[in-house]
Amino acid sequence: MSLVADKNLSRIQREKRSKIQKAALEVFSEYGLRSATLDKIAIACGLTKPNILYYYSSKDQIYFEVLNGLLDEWVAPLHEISKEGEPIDELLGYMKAKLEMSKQKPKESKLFANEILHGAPLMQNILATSLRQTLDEKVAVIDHWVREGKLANVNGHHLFFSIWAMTQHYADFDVQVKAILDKNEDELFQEAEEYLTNLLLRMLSFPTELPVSTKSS
Amino acid sequence: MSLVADKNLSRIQREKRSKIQKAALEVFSEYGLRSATLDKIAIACGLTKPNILYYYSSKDQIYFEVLNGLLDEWVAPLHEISKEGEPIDELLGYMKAKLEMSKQKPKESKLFANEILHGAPLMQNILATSLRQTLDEKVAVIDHWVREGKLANVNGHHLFFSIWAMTQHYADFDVQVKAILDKNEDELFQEAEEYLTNLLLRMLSFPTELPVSTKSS
DNA sequence: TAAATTTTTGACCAAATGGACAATTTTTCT
DNA sequence: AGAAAAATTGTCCATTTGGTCAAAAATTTA
Repeated sequence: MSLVADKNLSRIQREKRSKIQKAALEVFSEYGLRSATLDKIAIACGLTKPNILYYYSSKDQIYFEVLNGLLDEWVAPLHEISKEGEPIDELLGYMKAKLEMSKQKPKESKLFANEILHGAPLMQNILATSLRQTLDEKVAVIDHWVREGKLANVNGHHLFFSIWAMTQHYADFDVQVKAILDKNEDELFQEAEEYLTNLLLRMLSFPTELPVSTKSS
Repeated sequence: MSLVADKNLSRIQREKRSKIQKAALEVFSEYGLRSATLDKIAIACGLTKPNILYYYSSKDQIYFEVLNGLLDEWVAPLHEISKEGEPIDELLGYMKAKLEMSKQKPKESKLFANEILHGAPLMQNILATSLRQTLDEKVAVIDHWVREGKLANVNGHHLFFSIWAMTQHYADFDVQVKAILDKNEDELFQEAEEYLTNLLLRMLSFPTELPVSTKSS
């Protein structure tokens, strides 16, 4: 496969390809695969359309490369969850990492969201194999923690679904969130983190271990 | 406005418009506004393209009508939350209603998700006015419940965000969910309801009121 | 520096698609 | 039934857009 062969590429090739991918991420995340046009990408990266096609054989190619180039980065936080760590810390850490990604990389989040929303034609395979396997491993860790009494009984798969959903919501549906809340981004994500931390703490702790619930001011 | 004037329409007009809207929902939810074509809609409803344009002046028109036609229905469960009810029951009921909508109306969910994901060009206004106002009212109710000590202290806005995110996730990202879990739809939503019920109970109750946490089997 | 190689671009093409429109068919009304 | 109105369709058009290609420009190599 030459897809990841960044070797044997001249400086100029690496630069241009990188430029194109950056621009493509902008355009694809805003418009989706179909509505994005090569002209838009061309303008966004300051190249001409045929020039782009000199580096990538087709629009679909570019889309595929962008998506794949981001995949590993996207799943990375999942690997950080360590069986050896303190269960609640590990899961809180995971949530915070995902939330931070929503804040720092909303375009990437939207790109994935759009892909999955429309049936994930290019990722279904990876979802059902690689992601699934990784997730199953982590769910096994959670089950283990639960069995050891270190964690309240919780459905691991749905726990991950809910963490994904809640954290990505702030990126994917930012328009809605911002239409409802006037906060600036820092405030917003600060609030979100507090809310989600509290949520996970309550979800994962045994009631007796919970800090006394905050009385309203 | 003639948009909602279902009056003065002949039987044939009502039927055809309804057919078109149904087909349009299918196609738009699968492809999004731009990738959906009039030809696809035409095939899906068994009419010819010019015939469709006899009933709606443009593709955008159809999209707008479909989206608007669903809006009220989509927000409806929010109005059901009653200040007079038992706080936790009310919020659990809301979550269940939203989850049921994800199960019964995944296409509608995807249509909205796609719209918001791409900046909600047609809804931003409604989001920032109508939805925001309704939501603020309900958040006020929650604040009231919290003040009265009927509910654990919780950020109302983020509570709604998280309910939306978690319930809609099962519709919008169904491809991913199904790639990871083999359950059939009934099982899946049953699990989801149990998980989310537990989550909300823990989130909204005072620790001392929580049922003793289920020990693992 | 001259040849070879790589990169860039202007011009062009074919397919897809939203939409117009006049003619035809069907339905409704008198 | 016959006229009027409504509904339907075949044909056509203009624009958009992904992609081609040969020629030109720039870069690298010998």
